[in-house]
Amino acid sequence: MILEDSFYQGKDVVKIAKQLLGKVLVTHIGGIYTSGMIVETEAYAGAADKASHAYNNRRTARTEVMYGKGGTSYVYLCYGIHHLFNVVTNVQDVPHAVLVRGVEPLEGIEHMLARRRKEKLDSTLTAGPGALSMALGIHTRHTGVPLSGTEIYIEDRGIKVAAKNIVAATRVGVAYAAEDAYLPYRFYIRDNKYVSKGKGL
DNA sequence: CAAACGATTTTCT
DNA sequence: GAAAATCGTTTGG
Repeated sequence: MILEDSFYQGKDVVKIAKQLLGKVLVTHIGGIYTSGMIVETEAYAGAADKASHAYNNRRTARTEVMYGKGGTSYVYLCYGIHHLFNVVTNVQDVPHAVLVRGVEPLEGIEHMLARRRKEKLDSTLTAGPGALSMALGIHTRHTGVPLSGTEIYIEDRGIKVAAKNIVAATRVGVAYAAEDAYLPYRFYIRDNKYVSKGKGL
């Protein structure tokens, strides 16, 4: 089943980040259907989190979408090259989000290979936030689209991830966030090949 | 209006 | 292991 708004609008972004592991991210963009199981996420806790773009309730045109209700997408261009896909959570005016850092390819693998200009399936196809966005066809133009719509959505296919196989770690690439860089806000499925190689602290 | 800077990935040494 | 690639957003003059 497709996750409904109520799933995203829970108050605890860290819990939602954990619950997204094992769910299936589906895109239907440009007439091409691709999907992958989420294996790695990071929580960004809005106003209280120095690593978040919305730290201290900073509002800019770019971050405005995070202040909307949970269940929409926030796609951010990083380093001028990489499109990073986030899920907006919580209710209106609370700018929480979950970054999807890794998925395991399920359907449309040939299309993902074409988008990534690769010949063979390997763990680099969708491991890492920039890589999976390119593979799934996610672009900054998709920022603000509802996850209950037709272009991008997340399904629960009944995949269960045992608590002992969920690893908590520090987030990647957020050293600038000072003490908040040490928060255990990164979650991934133990021993999965499609978890990014990025290092925490 | 100009300048600096990334929630990264790839490539070259 | 180190460095480049590359551009929208944000900040400062």
